[in-house]
Formats: sequence, C-alpha cells, structure tokens
Amino acid sequence: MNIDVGVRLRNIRTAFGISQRELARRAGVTNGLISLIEQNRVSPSVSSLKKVLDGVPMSLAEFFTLDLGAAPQAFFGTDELVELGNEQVSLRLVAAQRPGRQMSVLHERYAPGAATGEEMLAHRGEEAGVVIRGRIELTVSGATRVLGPGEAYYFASQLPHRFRNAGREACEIISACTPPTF
Amino acid sequence: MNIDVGVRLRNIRTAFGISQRELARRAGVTNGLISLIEQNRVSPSVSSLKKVLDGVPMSLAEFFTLDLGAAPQAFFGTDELVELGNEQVSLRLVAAQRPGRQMSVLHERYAPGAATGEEMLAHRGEEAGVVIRGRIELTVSGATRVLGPGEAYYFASQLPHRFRNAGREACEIISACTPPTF
DNA sequence: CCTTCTTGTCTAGTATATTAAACGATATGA
DNA sequence: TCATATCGTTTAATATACTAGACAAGAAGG
Repeated sequence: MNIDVGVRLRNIRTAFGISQRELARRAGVTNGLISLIEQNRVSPSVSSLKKVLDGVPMSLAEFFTLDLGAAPQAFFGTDELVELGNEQVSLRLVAAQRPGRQMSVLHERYAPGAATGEEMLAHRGEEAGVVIRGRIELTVSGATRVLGPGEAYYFASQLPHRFRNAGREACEIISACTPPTF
Repeated sequence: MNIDVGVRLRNIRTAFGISQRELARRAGVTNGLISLIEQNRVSPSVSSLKKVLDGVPMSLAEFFTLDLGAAPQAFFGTDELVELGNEQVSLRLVAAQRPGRQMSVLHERYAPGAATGEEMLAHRGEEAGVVIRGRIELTVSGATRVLGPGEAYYFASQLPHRFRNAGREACEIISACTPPTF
C-alpha cells in the first residue's frame, strides 16, 4: 500500500557506496534524518527528500520510477489481432496475449457518429496515435480539434479526453498507449 | 530551484475540474492543506502528497514526471511531425519535443528497396507497429516475414531485427516504441 | 435587497518532521 | 588494552506540516 521510501533510499545509498553521514553532508541534512527515513520512522517532506536526492544525485521522478519488464510471437496477421471493440468502435489489439508487454498498439476503426462514450475518459499513462483514414474529433482537457489522415496526437491519459467521429466516413487510427490499458 | 509542487498540483486539479474540497474529500485530507500546498506555503510530506494524488488518481512517479508550465501540445498536424529519416526511409515523429514522454510514435515510409541498413538492429526496449500501405519484409531473430496492410508486429528490441521494403510500392507503417528511442 | 451554496484563504492548536547531540557497536592501530 | 575512528541508531528540543474551523468573495435564486 505504502510507497517504501525508506527501503528505496537505502538501496540507492548503498548502491552508491556512501554512508548516511556522507549523504547527509552532501545533502545538507543531518545523518539522523537519513536514518529515520530509511527506517520509515518518518515520511520526509518533499523538500527534504529532494535535498537528500540532490546529494546522490537523483531526481524525484527517477526516485519514484524504479522498475522495468521476452521471445514470443513477433508477427501478427490481420486475423491474429484481437478484436476488442463493439460495432461502433472496433479495436484490433496487437500482441494481446503477450505477457509483461509495456505498450498496447491498436488498429482502431470508428464508424460515422461513433464515440468513446458520453463521458470523458481519464486513466493513467500516455497515449498517441496517427490518423490513417477519415477524420476524428479529439477533445483533450477541454480543447477540441479534428484530425485528418497523417495528423497525430500525443497526450497524458490522465487528462480528460474523448474521441468522436463527427464525419460521414469511417475513421481509422493506429494508436499506442503505455502502460498497456488493453 | 525548488520543484514547484504547488503549481503542479493546482494544474492537475484544475485539469480535472474539481475543487479543493472535492479533492480533499477523495484524498482524506483537509481542504486547507490542499490550499497551503498549492500556494507552496508548506512542503507536503511524501505520505500526504501520496494521499492527495490517490484522490486523482495519479502516482508519485507520474506527478514528478509531468512537465512543468503550460499543458503540452496534444494535437499535431502533418507539418508538425518532426522529419528524422533520409530519402529512402522517412520517419515522422509525433510529439518529438515533448519532455519526459514514455513512447515514440512514428509515421514511417520506406521507398521501394529501402531498408534500415545492412546490419541487424538491436537496442533496449520494445517496438510494435501496423502496416497501412504497401508491404514490408521484417526479420526478427532470424525469422523473416512479409507484412501487408493491416498486419502488425510486436517484439523486444534487443532481438536483432531489420526492416526492408522488397516490393515496388512505397510502404507506410505507424509504429511505436518504448522507451522513446527517437 | 436577502438568503444559501460554493469557491479559496487564513489562523490557532496539534501532530509530526527535523535537528543536535548522545549512545553502543565494530574496526584499526599503537 | 586503550585509544580513535566510523558506522547506524536513538532521544529531547525545535521547526514545520497538518487539522478544524472561521472568514470573505462570488454566484444563483427568491
């Protein structure tokens, strides 16, 4: 449940082969604080954690992103793409069953008038894509734009977003998102 | 020199269109604390910042990887894609200048006879794509296959791989890779 | 003009992060 | 054996994060 800041910091410090006192000296804090943080006896303020990491040095973003993730199937015929959508919005997923993959790549098809729903979507991760046929109306954080063939998008998926095919022609998009939502 | 936690939090909260009190309710903290944090009057402890972000929801890693300042560009016209390739292999990159992005999404175009080179490529990460026009000959770990429109690939980039357009028609692919190689 | 609701801000009191200094343990050398 | 380091831990005092509640400003409706 809790982010284990203490263990993380200890791992990093020992990986650099420096003592609590040495790190404290570089960071401009006391060695006692380092000790307490590493034991999870206190939850450091962002400002002091930043000071500590500056002594390594390491950014807060790097600190909180510690992890990563095979020779499975590499080629996929059209019939090997897994169909996920409905009649209005077709989603063909590449490498659906691949364990531990870091992205979802989709061939999307929006029928005329189709949309991702009435509500705005919002979830973790990032998504991007290129329109290859037709036109799509995309709204991100209140901003709306219609994209045509060759045009593209890239946004953080936390921002409220919605896709809608406002035209009369079907619209196709190749898209990718990470981490894999589908 | 300090990370502007307050402005970040305010940007995120307003992007979601919720009030300080609503966020506080979801996060299980007081609205006053949200106010103080957003004004940078206090530097929140990691534990309380995590509580607040859980209300969005957003991870600490995502929070600190968000780029500061204005909302990044979400829409890209064809002329806003950055051209990276040569005359044989054209690579149009989406969101090239976006700092901290987690993927590269490309519109690739292989002229007849064009290839990624004589040597096999091998690097970190994963890559995937969908062919939208023409045919491409893809070799991964010794296995070779020709993919046509609607067909796709997904493989770990450490595996030796090579793309070649063996046909007479230009071939277009929309591809994605993570982490961003381009 | 009134309410009544919502917004963000501020203040006094309390909980907790942080400091300064001490402690015990381990190691090295005279 | 006795120093003299350095290591991580602990404690009491202090600085600061956090809470509960009040405040002023704006909007909606009577």
